Amino acid sequence: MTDTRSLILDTAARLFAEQGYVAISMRDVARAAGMTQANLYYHFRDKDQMINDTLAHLFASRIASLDEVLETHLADGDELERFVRWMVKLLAEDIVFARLLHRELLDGDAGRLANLAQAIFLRPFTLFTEIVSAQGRRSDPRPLALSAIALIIGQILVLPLMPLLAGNAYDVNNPDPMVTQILAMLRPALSEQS
Amino acid sequence: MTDTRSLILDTAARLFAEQGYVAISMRDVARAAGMTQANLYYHFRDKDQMINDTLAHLFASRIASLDEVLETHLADGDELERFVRWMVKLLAEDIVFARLLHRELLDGDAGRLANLAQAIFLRPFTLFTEIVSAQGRRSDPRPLALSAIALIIGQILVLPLMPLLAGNAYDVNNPDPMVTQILAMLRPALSEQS
DNA sequence: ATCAACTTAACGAACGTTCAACAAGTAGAA
DNA sequence: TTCTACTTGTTGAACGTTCGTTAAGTTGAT
Repeated sequence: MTDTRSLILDTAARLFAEQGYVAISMRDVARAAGMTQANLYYHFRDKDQMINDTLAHLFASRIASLDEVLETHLADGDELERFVRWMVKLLAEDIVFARLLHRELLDGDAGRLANLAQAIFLRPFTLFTEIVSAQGRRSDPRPLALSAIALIIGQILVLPLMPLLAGNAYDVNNPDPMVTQILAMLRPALSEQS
Repeated sequence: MTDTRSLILDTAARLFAEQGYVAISMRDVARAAGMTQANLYYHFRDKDQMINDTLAHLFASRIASLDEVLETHLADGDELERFVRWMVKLLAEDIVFARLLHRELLDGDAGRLANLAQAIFLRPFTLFTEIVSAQGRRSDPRPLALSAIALIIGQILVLPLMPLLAGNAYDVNNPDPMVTQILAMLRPALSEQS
């Protein structure tokens, strides 16, 4: 059954996100998925293959939600806000996705990083450069686009520090304050002419 | 010798930064430090203790450089630029520090995160809130301070994506363009009244 | 002769991986 | 329709290796 394969991939994604690829053994994945470790080798050549397939599976499913954003791309009002809200929600609500993304940024080899850039970041990056250019900025929009992505990813990464530093944390279930804060930084930078 | 202890800690920091705590065995550390794995247990109770001591050792030495920045705190010109440049240089030039910092943000338990916040982030965070407040802003400076830290950390984290997306990468040995880019985002946000 | 620093050698547990076996289904020939 | 051959998905048991850790012994300086 292709059912079993998906079950394994979802289980592995959850465990890998929590503890990392090295800390999670094939036995861990098998136990959490309710089967024997030997069966994993029926569905995947080895652990590396399983990791790669897990990432491909997860990233493909998550990036699909960007299509909905892109469909209404030129339609109504504030593209910037819609884009930021989509990306913040994606990262804040889907902790498995966010953590595996960070793990890849930290430990992915050149090939996996290239996949990541192409599968996940290329379209948001392009979208943002278009938004920036549409504001009438003359200079290269790409550093600003990367900064925007960096700001959003950074916000998610330092999230556990918030209650320790600022006293109050953002509510994961309500991304609005974080979106507002990020927009408050992006908008002035956008309208600056250089 | 206390020499050996430092050698172990520096070696462990390098290896842990590259591959992570789980992927690096006591044998790996011992071999790289030129001794037997058993000798590690003369200097550290177990692997967990060695990890904790490694982090404490590294973070203590790195945060010390902030003192130099703080000494000239109120002296001359642009505090914001000096602070950003210090933090970017710290993260961009010291890849071991930067990577272990990210690993802790990703995998550190509550206790280690509390240590991290206190040892590394509290003073830069406080410093930045003071800088923000000195600009005459009325609103809570803490979200902006956290965003600034998030922006800098995020920039470092997405650095390997730059050649894949923007075509050109920042030069690690010359942090000026990144500092300029970050300041270009921070300054307008700073002068905004909310 | 003592003690701090280090090595040699081993322990049991956990690791990734393999392989023969097996249950359940499917298809074709009788 | 029943027997046979074959495929698919899964298990139980084991393999060799590496893991963290420890006990006992060695070395060299004081």
